Amino acid sequence: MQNKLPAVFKKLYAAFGPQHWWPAESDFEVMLGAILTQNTSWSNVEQAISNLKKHNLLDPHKLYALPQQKLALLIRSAGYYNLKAARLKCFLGFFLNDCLADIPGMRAKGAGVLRKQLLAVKGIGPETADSILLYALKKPVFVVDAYTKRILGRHGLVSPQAEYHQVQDFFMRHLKKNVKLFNEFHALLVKLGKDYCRKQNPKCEVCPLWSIKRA
DNA sequence: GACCAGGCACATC
DNA sequence: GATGTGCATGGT
Repeated sequence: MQNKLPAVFKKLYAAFGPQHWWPAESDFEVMLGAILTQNTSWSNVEQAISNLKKHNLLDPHKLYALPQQKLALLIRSAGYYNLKAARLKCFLGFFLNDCLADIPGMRAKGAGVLRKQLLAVKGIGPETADSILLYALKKPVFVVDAYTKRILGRHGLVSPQAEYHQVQDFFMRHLKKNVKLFNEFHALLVKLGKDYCRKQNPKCEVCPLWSIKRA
């Protein structure tokens, strides 16, 4: 199949402009947000993060020292709060003990090695790992989420049943490996998904990609 | 009140 | 390997 991805990116960027992702004040905050946003709308995550900030707890050592039940209540607004408190604790253990909270040091490792290590942390799956790799550690890894799959499936670019790594491969094969491009492209896909490609009630007839589907 | 959101782990077949 | 289920709040 002909490579339509550059045209897709162009249309999305023309329609929506830069998305300024990931919305966070630090790379550590990106990592927390990546876990908190699992199957959850970002507005709920924002409340949880601002709650942590309000209590001056946006710090790996302080969070790791905090009893899990207290952490759970602080991130309540993000949903699945007991589960996510446990997942954050697992990640913090990895971040502090295995990585020594050294983000430049993590960045010096290869993306493949890091991805494997992240996936070994309980509660971190492919999307969360890749979000951390791309948005916090600036590695050229494409993030695939529910919107990305749905949009590409509906537009016939991948099979609707395609698995995570197949969709990811599709992007990585057809695009230059570029952090800025991967960052903006994924953010634009989420923007498109929110505005035009909801599960039910999609607005296909006014979707900026409609002409590409028909082409 | 129903539906959905920037997933993941685990059980069962 | 595929499919189903629990986890939970807040916005529309």
